Amino acid sequence: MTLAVPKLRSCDDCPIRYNAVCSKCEPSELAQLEDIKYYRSYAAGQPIFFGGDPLEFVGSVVSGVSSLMRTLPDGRVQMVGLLLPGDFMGRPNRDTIDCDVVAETDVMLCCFRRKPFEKVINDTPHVGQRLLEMTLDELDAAREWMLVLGRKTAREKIASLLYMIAVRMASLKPGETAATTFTLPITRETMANYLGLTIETVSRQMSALKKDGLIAFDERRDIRVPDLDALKAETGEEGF
Amino acid sequence: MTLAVPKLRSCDDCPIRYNAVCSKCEPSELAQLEDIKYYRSYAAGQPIFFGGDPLEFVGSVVSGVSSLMRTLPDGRVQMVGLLLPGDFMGRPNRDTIDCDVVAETDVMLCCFRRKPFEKVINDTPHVGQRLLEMTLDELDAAREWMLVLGRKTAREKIASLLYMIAVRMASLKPGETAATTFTLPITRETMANYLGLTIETVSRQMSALKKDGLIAFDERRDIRVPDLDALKAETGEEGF
DNA sequence: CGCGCCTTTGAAGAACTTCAATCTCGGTGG
DNA sequence: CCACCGAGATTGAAGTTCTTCAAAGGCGCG
Repeated sequence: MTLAVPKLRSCDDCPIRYNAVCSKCEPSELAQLEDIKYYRSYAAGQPIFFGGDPLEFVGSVVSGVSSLMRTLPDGRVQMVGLLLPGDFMGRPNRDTIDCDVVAETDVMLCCFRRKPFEKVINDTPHVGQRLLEMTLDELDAAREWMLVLGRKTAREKIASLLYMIAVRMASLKPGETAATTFTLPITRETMANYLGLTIETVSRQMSALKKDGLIAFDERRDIRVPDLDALKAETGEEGF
Repeated sequence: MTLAVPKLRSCDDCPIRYNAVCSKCEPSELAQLEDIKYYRSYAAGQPIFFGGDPLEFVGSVVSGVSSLMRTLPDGRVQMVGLLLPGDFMGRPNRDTIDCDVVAETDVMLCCFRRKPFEKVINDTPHVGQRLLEMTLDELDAAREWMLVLGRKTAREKIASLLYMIAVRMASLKPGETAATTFTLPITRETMANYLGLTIETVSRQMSALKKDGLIAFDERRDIRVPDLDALKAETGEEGF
C-alpha cells in the first residue's frame, strides 16, 4: 500500500528542515537522527496508524496532509488534529497510539523507530526542547478548536476551518501570510468530522458562504477567498 | 485579593512532589527550583491570569482547582482545561498567556518567575522532560474533550464530565481508582462552559441522570455515584 | 454508457437554546 | 429572630439550529 519510497537522502535538502522536530538540532544531533531516519509514503486515504496499535515509530510529515481521528464505539467520528508538513506524529514514552491516523492526501513521512528516537531525546537537549515547543503549540491549537466545537455556529465553524487552512497552507510557503486560493486537502465528510457537523450541514454552509460571496469554487476542492478579512469576520473571532 | 500565603516551605513535604513538573528532578535540580519558587493563593472565583496579559510566572497547582477559559468577542465562553493539583500553568518561551485562568475553588500555586524557570529548563534535563510528558498528556486530554464537544449528546457530555471528575479526583488520593462520592469543584455555569451547553440543559440533564438513578445529590455540589460503570455506560464510550 | 462516489438540495423531525417564571439556600439587616 | 435579598439552580413552553431521511445532480472511470 505504500508508494515508492522517494529518493530524498540528505537532511540539508529537506523541505521541513527548519520547521520540524529537528529544526533546533546542531550538526552532531542531526547526524544522530539522520542515522536512524527512514522514509515512508502513503497514498491518499491510506491509514498510517490504527488507534490502540503498538507505536513502533514516530516521525514528521514531510509532504502532504494527514488527520488524527477518534471514534466512538457506535461509529461517530471526530477529527482531533490536522498534520501538515513539519508536524510531528506519535509520542515518545508511549507504547500505543490512541488515535487513528489517516493520510488525507499522498503523504511522505520521515520516520524514526521509537526506541532509538527516545534515546536521542534523552541524550541530547534540542530534539526534546523542540518537541516541547511543538507540543505546546498543538495544545494551543487543540484548545482553540475546542472553542470552535463548543461554541460556534455551523457557519462560523466552516469559516473558521477555511480560514485556518488558508493561513496554515500559506505559512508553508515563506513570504505569504495567507493564501487567497488553496486546494482543500480534505473531503466534505472530513470537514464535517472536524467540525462536529453532518456532511449535509457542511454542504449547505459552503453553499451559503459561496452565495454570500465570501468564498468561490467550481471544482469542489479549489477554494478562492476574495477577501480574507471578510472571511475572518465570519469566524466569530473578530471584535465587530 | 490573594489569601494569606501558607507556610509550606520544603519541597519534601509538598503534596504534589511526585506528580508535578518537578517530579523527575534530582536533588540538585530540585534545589534550583526550590531557590526560585514562591507560593500564591487565590480565593474561589478569583482570576489568576487574564488572556493576553504578559506571562510573568508559571507554576503548579498545589491544591484546589482552576480552569482555563477562552472567550469570543460577543461573550461566548468555552472552558478548555481543568487544572487539578499537580497540573502546570503557563508555558515557557511565551511572552503572553492566551487563556483566562480562574480559581474555581480556593487555590494555592507553587510559582516560578518565567525567566529563571526557562533557565532551569535549558540547563537541566528533567524539568523539560517532565513538562513534555505532562504537555503530551494534556494534549491527549484536550483531544478526548474535542470528541466530547463535537460528537456527544447533552446527556453523554454530562456523564463524561462527571465520570472524568470522579476518576481524576480519585487519582489524587493514591489507592483509589475512582471515587463514588465527590464534591463538584465547579458551578453549573462552569459545567455548561466546559460542555458547550447552556446552564439550563446542564440542569435538565443532571435532573434526568438523577431520576434515572445514575447519580444522587441533595446539596447541589455533592455527588454520589452508586455504580460507576453504569455512569460510564452513559458516556457513549462503552462498547455497547 | 452506466455505475459509484461525493456532493447538493429539500422536507420533516429532534435536540438544544432561549425566554421566562419559580425555587432553594445562605447571608444580611431590620 | 425572621424577613428579605440575591446568586445559583430548576422547570416549563416556545423557538431555532442542526440532524435525519430522502432524492437527485455532477463527475470520473471502467
